[in-house]
Amino acid sequence: MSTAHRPARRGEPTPDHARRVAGTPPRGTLKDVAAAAGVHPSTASRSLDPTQAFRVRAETRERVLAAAARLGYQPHRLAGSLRRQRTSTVGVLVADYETPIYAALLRGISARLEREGCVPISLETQDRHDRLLDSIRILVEHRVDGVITAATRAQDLAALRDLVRSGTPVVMAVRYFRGAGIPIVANDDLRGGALAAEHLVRLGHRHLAQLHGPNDVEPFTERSLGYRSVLSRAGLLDPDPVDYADTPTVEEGRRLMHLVLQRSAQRPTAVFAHNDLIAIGAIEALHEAGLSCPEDVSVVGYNDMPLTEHLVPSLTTVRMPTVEVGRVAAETLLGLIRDRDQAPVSITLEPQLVARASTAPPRPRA
Amino acid sequence: MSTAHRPARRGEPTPDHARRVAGTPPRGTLKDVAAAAGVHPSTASRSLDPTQAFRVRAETRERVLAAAARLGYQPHRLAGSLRRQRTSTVGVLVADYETPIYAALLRGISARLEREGCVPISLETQDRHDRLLDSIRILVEHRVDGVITAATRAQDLAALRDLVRSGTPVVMAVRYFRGAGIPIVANDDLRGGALAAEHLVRLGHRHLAQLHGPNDVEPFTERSLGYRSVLSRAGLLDPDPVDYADTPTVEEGRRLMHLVLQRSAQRPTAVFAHNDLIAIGAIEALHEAGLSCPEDVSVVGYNDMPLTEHLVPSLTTVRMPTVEVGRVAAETLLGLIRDRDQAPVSITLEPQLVARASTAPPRPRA
DNA sequence: GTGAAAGCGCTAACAC
DNA sequence: GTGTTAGCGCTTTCAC
Repeated sequence: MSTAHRPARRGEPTPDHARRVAGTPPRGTLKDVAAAAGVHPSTASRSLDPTQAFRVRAETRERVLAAAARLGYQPHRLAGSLRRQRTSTVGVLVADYETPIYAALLRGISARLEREGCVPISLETQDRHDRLLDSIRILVEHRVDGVITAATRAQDLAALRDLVRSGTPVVMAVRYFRGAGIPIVANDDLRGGALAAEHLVRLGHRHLAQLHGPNDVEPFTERSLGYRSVLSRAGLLDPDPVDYADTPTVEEGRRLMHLVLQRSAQRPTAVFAHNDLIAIGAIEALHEAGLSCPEDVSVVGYNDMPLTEHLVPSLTTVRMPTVEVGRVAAETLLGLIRDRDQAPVSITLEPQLVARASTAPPRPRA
Repeated sequence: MSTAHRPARRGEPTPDHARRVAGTPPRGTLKDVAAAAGVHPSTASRSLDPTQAFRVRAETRERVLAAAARLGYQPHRLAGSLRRQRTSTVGVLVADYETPIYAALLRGISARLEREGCVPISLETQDRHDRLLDSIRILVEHRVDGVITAATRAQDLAALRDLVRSGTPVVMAVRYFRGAGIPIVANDDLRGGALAAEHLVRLGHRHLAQLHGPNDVEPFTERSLGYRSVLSRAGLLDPDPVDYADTPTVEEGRRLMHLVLQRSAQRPTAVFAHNDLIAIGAIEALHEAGLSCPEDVSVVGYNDMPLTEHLVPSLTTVRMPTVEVGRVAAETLLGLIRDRDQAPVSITLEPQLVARASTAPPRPRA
């Protein structure tokens, strides 16, 4: 492992005349291409930039393109970015890489950015304020053209507003806070909550309960509102949540379900869990209490995360179009990058109820 | 949404004397800091660089730091990177953001890089060769300091070798090909396959079958080898796989399990599925055939993906330390970036058997 | 249609 | 210990 094929390392002051090893990808500069084509670097630059190519004679351009291909030229984006004051990178803040909805979100974002020649730089905040602040600093140092945040918590809002004020466009995706003057792209949680409630009411349930996600996250609040509006229209009793989940996890779902079973004057025949993990915990709690789902209690989740259809019973849930949310968030951000003086919009996408085996009509009264 | 608070936009030729709005984060340059501290830019630079700070008098440095803090100075990494010929970015290639192991991998990678002030730029190849080539091009244009690939397929090897030859360190994580001269960090699939087999043999199973993942992916081949070595040591018959999964998915798992049930002279009492999704498909196929798991057939999966413990029956599986794989892959890459002339290593981490409810002793012979 | 020249913001020789 | 100078690789006026 020493010499022979070792190519010029990047980072060493590679002289332009350094011999290029056969098969070695590039690292020539624009100057090299220009020289090889017998033109000035600026002409080479114009030839390679589709938006400027029209300024150069077709024949000249051909020569440049040929030279570039021959040398295996690959532009140095950093240099271009520095000069252009625009990096074609976008920061993406997620709370947790392992949460499936963030994966889908990222896919949607990347898909849209790609068409623009942009790449996402994504950072995980682990839902910690200090990490979010660090992440923003890193993104600013990299001079990303904009930021999509799916990790926003109430205490983070000030920092995000500062970021906006400093001239960086920001979009909140999935997780949002209204009234912060920051554009929002999310699924319609009001509608999602309503869908869950309608489904249960239509099945004939009259005694329902909610397993409520963290109370300081607006999407959960909205799911609750949507759900409650349907119940009140149906003239049904709507007990206050016994408690709120600290975090939307299986453990918390189990805890909340046990609470509901203990505290309810009349046991509900159906529950709306604010996400799938809470729903899974709820079903486990039912089993622990000697009850079964859906026979004794129907359960609706939210998100339609992977494997929910393979659970027993397979989970009825509300599916949010997360990939699409990502795509639209990217689109919105790109618009904002082009024109910063747009009024902040709030875009919601339609969720969809996926009926599976965890919901059924209530058992006829004994 | 028009004037008032609108700050100097980045991208406009912001003159240094532009008025800074109160509360507005930074965008001053090093020159501004230097001027504010009454020193030369290079002194400011040294003061802010921990590795150079010792060259500057403590008092001067204080002044610079104070000025930087006052102005809310944030370095422009691109400029530094350009000059330094080193970007402190690392490319990460994954096949699919939605596969949980990639999420865990990314977390491990980020965690390690972070300590070095590096950020990952991750791209999704969707397991397509053309997308992998594009992704490599993008990473090269961004002059990442190195690349970690978890998306390698046989046909991609040439491109990766070119990348290495051009001077960019590359590490293969999770998915690997031996003998390509590229360092590998992965879990020990040989051992993982053996763990699965040992578990089943120890439970008393004598008739086993494999549900084999795609045959052109070495990790699956190795799982198979590890499994077979245990069987042969135990003196057990080891029928060839009925077929290989095209892709490691639930559907393919179902197909393979049905094939096994049809083709086997004697029905196996246990199967080793090369990943969890295949295992889930297998269990569903068993149900469809009127059999049950683990009573009629025990099933072992691989990966311990999220929710597998909440399936019914909860899945016995082999857990790979994916976060750790990511961390070590990053570590290895950083080493290679520091010193490119290291011999390619292959590091394997210990997997672990997680025994749950999908495996049990075979039913006594009728 | 092409070339000349300047400079994005930073760092690293080199001088003193 | 600090300043001077040059330049990373590119784009973009501005001339002609």
